[in-house]
Order: sequence, then C-alpha cells, then structure tokens
Amino acid sequence: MISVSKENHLKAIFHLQQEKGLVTTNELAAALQTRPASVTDMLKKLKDQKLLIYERYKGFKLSGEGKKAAVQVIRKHRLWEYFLVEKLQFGWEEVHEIAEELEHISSKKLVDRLDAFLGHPETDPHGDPIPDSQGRIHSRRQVCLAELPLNREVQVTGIASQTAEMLEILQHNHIRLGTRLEIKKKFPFDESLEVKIRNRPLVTISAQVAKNVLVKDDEPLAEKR
Amino acid sequence: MISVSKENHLKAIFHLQQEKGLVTTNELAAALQTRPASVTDMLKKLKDQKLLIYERYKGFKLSGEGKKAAVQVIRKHRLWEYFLVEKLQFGWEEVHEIAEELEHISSKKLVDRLDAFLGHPETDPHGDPIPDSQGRIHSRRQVCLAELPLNREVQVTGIASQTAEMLEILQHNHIRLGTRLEIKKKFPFDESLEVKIRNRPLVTISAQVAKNVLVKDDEPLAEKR
DNA sequence: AATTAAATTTAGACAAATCTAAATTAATTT
DNA sequence: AAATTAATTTAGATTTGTCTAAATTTAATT
Repeated sequence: MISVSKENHLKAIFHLQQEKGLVTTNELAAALQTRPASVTDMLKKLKDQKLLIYERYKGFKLSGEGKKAAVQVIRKHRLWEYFLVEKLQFGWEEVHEIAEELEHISSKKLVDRLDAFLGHPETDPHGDPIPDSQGRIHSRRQVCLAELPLNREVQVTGIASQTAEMLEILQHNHIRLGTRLEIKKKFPFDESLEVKIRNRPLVTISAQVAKNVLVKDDEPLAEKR
Repeated sequence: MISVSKENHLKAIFHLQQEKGLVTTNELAAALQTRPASVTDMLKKLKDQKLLIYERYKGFKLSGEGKKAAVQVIRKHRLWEYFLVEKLQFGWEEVHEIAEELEHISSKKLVDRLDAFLGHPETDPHGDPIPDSQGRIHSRRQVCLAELPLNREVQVTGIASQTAEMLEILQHNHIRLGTRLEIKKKFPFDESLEVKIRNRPLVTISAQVAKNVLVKDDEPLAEKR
C-alpha cells in the first residue's frame, strides 16, 4: 500500500511540518529533488489513502495515520544509522545514504529486534532522537507559546509564572497542562494570538499570557484512544 | 541500472540453470510467480544489458556479467539471513522473506562490512554456501561427468581411474584437470556424450570415460583475466 | 482595485513492469 | 510427414511514478 516513494514523501512532509506547521508544494518538491507537478500527483494519492490533510492550493499536513507511518520510517532510518556506525564501523557522515535504502524494509519485527539488539538507543549518530516502537519521540525542547510557528500542534507542558491571575485566565480559556493546541493567527499590532484548542473553539490570547505558556512538540503518535 | 525486479530474475535464472543448464520461459515464470509473457519482456531487457545469453524460442542462460550480478544478490541474501538468525534471534524458517528485501540494498561496502562483522561465515542458516566478496562459491559437491545435465558448464576436478590408457584418451581430447566443459548431447544408445570444451571444438566421449571424469560446478565468477 | 508575479494544479506524455488474449514457433504424436 | 499440442512471443492495455508545458489560482505590487 505505502510504496517507497510514498514513504519518502511522508518522511519529508513530516520534517517540513515540524519546522513550519503547514507544508507547501514547492517546499516539498525542493526537499525531494523533484518537480512541483509530481508532488501534486503524489499528494492526491496520499490524500486518497487518508495519510494527508490536503485541499488544493491550500497547503497540507499529515493526518494521524500519515504521521504514524512517517515516524516508523524515521525510526527505521535512525536505528539503521546507529547500527551502521556502532556495529559496522561506518563513519557518521557516510551512513545517511545507506539508511535511505534500509529504512524501506518493511518487517516491523525486524525493526524491533534490531532495536533490542542495539540496546534501545535514544539517539542516532547525528544526535537525533530515535522514535520508540509505538512512535513516541522523546526529548524535544520546550518553547514558549509566543515563539511557536503557525499551525503546529503542540502540547502544553508548563506554566512559567503561576500567579492566581494567570491561572484564572488560562482556566477561562480551557488551557491547562496537557492541552493540545496550535496557533492559527498572529496579530502583529499587539502580538496577541488566535489559538485553536483541540476539540474546542478558537480563543484569543495576549502576548503576556503567551510568554508564560510553555509547550512541547506533540508526541506525534500518542493520538490513540 | 539493475532494478529490483531484474535482480530477482537474475537470481532465479541462476538457481534454475544450476539445476538444468539452460532455462526456459515457463520454468522461470513458475519460479517467479509471474506470467510467461512478463518473463519474455524481461528477458529482452536483460539481453540488451548483456546480462543474458538469449535467442527467442531457444532457452537462455546468464552471461558472465549476469552471473556476477546474480551471485552478489545471493551473497547479500545469505549474509542477511545469517545476520537475522545469529544476531537478531530469528528462527531459520522466518528469515527468507525479510532477506528477500534486504538482498536488494545496493551498497557493496555495507555487504563487505556485514560479512566481516559476522566473521565471514561459510554457509547461511539453511546450509547453503555464502559467496565471498569476489563472488566465489566454495564447497560444491563433485559429480561424475556421466551424471551431469546438459548445458551445464563445469570444471574437471578429478580423474577416478588413472590408468595410462585412460589418460591417453583424455589427453587426446584435451581434457585435463581444470578444463571447463559442458555436455551438449547425450546418446541413449550407448550413453556416449558429445562434449563442448571451452575454446575448443566438440568431442565425443564414451560412457566408460564419462564415468571416470569428476567435475564440479564452475566458480561462476572466476571468469576474469 | 487592477495588474503582475509566483505558486500550484491540470493535461498529456513517457518509462518500467506487469497482465490478457492472440499469434507464432517448436515439439510431439498419430 | 501432417496434424495436434505445448511453449513462447507479440500486440495492446494497465498501473505507478515521473516529467514538461500550459492553465489556473493565490499573492503581491503598483
């Protein structure tokens, strides 16, 4: 169902949306060294498979399923890189290309056995975190909400200044630890934000509040019931 | 240049010609679970790439280059099987399918490093010999020329009964240790054989002589100058 | 707001690998 | 040796992934 080419697209989209929230056709074409028209063709197929949330001319991002698939590819890539460096004495600069091939080997059992054989490493030779068997990615840095790009769904992981007034306004807006949200719009005039909280309507938040809300990248695959 | 599908064809042809000398379209189609028409299409491409010696309706076999490529795929397959069983604790019955994917990873350096990491194993978990880095395959059994199938090029490795009369007739026919030859025709009447000696014309050999000439599969890739 | 520019998509083409059905060649049998 | 059967190949179609060039939509600028 998910061909090598599709996996490559999913992986590239994952990385790009990690940076920017929403991904554009040209960006993806550049990342994949292909043409925008080819990307459009592939986007339609990924959408049909419900791996992608996409409407023409409007940018796109991975669905839950799409993220799940992308993270598994990334997991494989990073585990194989670790294997090549730690077991086969490759230099860290030369493993990427080989891992680009190995990451498409499909057996889940193989990956999990490899993971155990390597002692469940936390990061690959370049220092990037290796997703675990369920697709959870650990150790992403925390940033304050004010610095977050648009359209990137994150989880609230901390409140910097816990005054009663602060907590009151957060409670009023249904924001607390663990809440998943993303910024939909930024108003340059006062640096206030329009924020979409998962399963709730839009709310508006001031710059002062935004500076005190700490967030972290969602564990992409924790979206299970 | 050599796609996954081409590699699969080369590998299957190699195994079949190991058995029968010349391979037929239907046999190959059966081995690959595909249709004869699809095989014919592929044969043309392999011939164009000079990997195959083929004339339509006449059967086919690998060229030197084709053998070389096939053996490298087999080497990878068997090394990965060994890795899966010895390092990742897989059962020997479950490794074949995974190795079918891993065998197409292209990096030569990877294979050679893997080989060293595994301690240069001689055989895979099923007991089949693992070709070395130059494509040499060790430990094939010796058989007498009388039992050899048609069109299978082998190397003379021994003479069972070394009488002077025997050696005389062999010398006369330019057969000695190391000679490469293949049987072109068998005459059921007296079980005599028509034998093509590499770089020489056809000769005819009696059943008595054939019983005393011992041969071994050619090291397929030793065909270098 | 109208125009220009940039990004994106559509239309149509191509190569690789496969298939079915029909035609051809080789082998077998009467 | 002619006829039948079996094997093989050709012809034409399909799918997947890609491309170029043209058309369309959105964004930016005058």
